[in-house]
Amino acid sequence: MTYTYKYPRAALTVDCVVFGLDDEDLKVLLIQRALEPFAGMWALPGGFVQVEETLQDAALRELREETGVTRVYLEQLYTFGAVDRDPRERVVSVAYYALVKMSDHRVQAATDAASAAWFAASDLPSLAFDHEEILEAALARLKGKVVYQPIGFELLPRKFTLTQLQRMYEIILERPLDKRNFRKKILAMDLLEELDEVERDVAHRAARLYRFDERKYRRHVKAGFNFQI
Amino acid sequence: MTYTYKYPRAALTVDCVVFGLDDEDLKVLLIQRALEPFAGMWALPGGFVQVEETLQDAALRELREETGVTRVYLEQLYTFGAVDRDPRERVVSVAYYALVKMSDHRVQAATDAASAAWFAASDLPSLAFDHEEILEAALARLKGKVVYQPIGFELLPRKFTLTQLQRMYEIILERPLDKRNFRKKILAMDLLEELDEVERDVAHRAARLYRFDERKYRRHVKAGFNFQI
DNA sequence: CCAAAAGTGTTCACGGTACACCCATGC
DNA sequence: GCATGGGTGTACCGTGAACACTTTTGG
Repeated sequence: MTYTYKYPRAALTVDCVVFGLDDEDLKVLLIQRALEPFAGMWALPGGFVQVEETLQDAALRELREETGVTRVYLEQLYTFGAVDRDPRERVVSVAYYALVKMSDHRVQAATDAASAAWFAASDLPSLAFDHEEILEAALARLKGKVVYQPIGFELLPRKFTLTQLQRMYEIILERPLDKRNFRKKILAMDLLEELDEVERDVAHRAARLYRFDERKYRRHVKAGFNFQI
Repeated sequence: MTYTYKYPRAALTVDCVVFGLDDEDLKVLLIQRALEPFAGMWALPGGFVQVEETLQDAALRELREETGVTRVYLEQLYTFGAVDRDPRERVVSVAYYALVKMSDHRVQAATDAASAAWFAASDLPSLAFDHEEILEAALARLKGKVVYQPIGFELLPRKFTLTQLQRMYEIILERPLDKRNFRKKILAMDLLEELDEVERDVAHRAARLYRFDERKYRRHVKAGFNFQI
């Protein structure tokens, strides 16, 4: 079965920049390509958009198929359309970025990916296609957006300490934050629910755990509140 | 001549939200469709991406062909991929928004547009396809971006008064600004070149003219400066 | 008791905001 | 001379930034 058109058509793909966080680094999930072109090279997970699925659905499907990642925050980033970005033929790619709670996910390679692995965003291998450019754009977007939208919580476990929260911002923004000022500010926003629970298994005083309260946030937004780190 | 593929492919288009400004309103440039579907309806200028041109080139070409608009600030907005957004078949559209100096341009309808005209952004006709959604997104982007990037100058003539500049922000942001504070702030940024020239043909004291100094702006950015209204 | 991180307040400087009158010009 | 917008300064307040010590806990 084939499909015929009057004019030539570009192929359409999605690519996903998946961010995760551990104690030291912002991480990016890459797959090792099993097929040509660029077989053996690291690349962003992604693939062809089917003709009866939305772009976002395609991105979620590819993530699931290639890495096993499912519950994520997903946002469209930019569409890359350089004429020669794919050596085979004209391919336009709609890039997304995703934020995942790394602690929740064990990634698994699948289908057309030889393997999937996390890399520190500050120490990446060279990538197939124009994926380095896409990654740059995703990093810039994340850095820009994390300070005025409460998306950073998507990278943390549901229950977290204020130190973990501060560390997340320090890692993403690549600058130190003042502990007392940070706590004052974040608590003054009244977005966190203080839990009756503390860290476990630490070799020092255990820190209080908090949870981001989405409903509170939405109520404050309606009242004109603006999140700001 | 036809083109045949193994899997069905979505068609790829670009659509442009073109913003202009006059004394009272933010304007949007629309075309009246000459062809089905939605013949006779108002729509965003746009059309199919050719297989050997970039997305931005396609946007510029369609703008030129359909409206005669040429020198513009153009930025990619978002890619719209709902499965049924075009009644004919699957069409994915990469939306751009443009800022033009309305005083410089006389728009002209052309090719497959029956006519082209400016509409106040606050009083638009209903639009073909999902173009109302695209326009919403463009307005939101413009409002969000104009306060932290000096893109508003693209809507004004090269030489402008501080009152015109303030008015532009008031119109886009839909809120009044304090005259003295606005002037203090904008002049303190040291981005404007004060010209030895004043308004002409006004029935009152003529205002000083200024010009945005792009080179100064770039130098300040390198030194860590952040534009902010 | 020692190591490690949790937790907590105050002071100061700066920038944002509010606000009203005189001036220049064209008709 | 009058109508119209051009142009200017000051006082107050709130927010951001700098900064160090005590407490708790596990080993």
